[in-house]
Amino acid sequence: MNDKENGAIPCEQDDGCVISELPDTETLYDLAELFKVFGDSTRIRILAALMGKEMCVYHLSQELEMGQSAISHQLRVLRSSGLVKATRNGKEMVYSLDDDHVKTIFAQGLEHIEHKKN
Amino acid sequence: MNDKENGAIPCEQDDGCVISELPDTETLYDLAELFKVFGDSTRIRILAALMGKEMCVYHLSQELEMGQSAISHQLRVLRSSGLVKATRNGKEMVYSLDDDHVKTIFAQGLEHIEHKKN
DNA sequence: ACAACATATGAGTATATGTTCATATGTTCA
DNA sequence: TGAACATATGAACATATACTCATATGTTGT
Repeated sequence: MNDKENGAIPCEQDDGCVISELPDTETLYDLAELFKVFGDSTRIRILAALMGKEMCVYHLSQELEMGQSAISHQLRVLRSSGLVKATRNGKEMVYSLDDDHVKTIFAQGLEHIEHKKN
Repeated sequence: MNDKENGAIPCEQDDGCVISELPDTETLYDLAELFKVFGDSTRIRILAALMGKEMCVYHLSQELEMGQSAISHQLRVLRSSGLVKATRNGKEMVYSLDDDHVKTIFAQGLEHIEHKKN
């Protein structure tokens, strides 16, 4: 029972398998890194707020009832992950979603939650 | 500039919007909690391993080259999130994915990463 | 250039979290 | 029942991380 089958891991599911090939370890680390960004309530709330409209830092900190600095710090994380982009409008920095996948990932997460409630 | 528009936040996107209605704050906390589970490399690797086949704890710890205890601890997290289920087979506990959303969320994350590489 | 405003950033701190070690629980077979 | 195996669990420790405070950077209008 000590056979070590490392290396390529074939996906054995034929139908309904969304992933044709299982990702290598390095990619999995990147994936974890990405989901870690989604895994914070402040950042999730920022993303949700930006889902409806683009917003500046000040309005975000108002809507989430948090300090400007905290929001700014988290926006930096979101930005460096490519989930959010910023454009300057005078003194303001206007943030908006930078990837349609954000919405899809969001939706799937919600479906999971709803699914588990029943 | 001190108007506080709390409460329901309508989604203003008409087309291509996967989320018909923006979730309330409580749901957003649940969402963050869910993604937090995905946001760890060990757990992601476990999920990836289970994507091809169901596996027992021992084999998982071999494939990930980690201690049995660490794997077991993380399996508990995955289990309590409803991402993974376990059935007993003799002395072994056999783990498998408990939700198709896992694959979809995975796939979306991968697409985001691929998209950002270009 | 200066004042007022908006955002970004670094240091410090408190908390959360993942791994290890030791041990408990549970199962099989003789 | 007892030994061997497989997994689960609790405590302890080290690391990661989110917020706050103070301050720097950047922009606009006078």
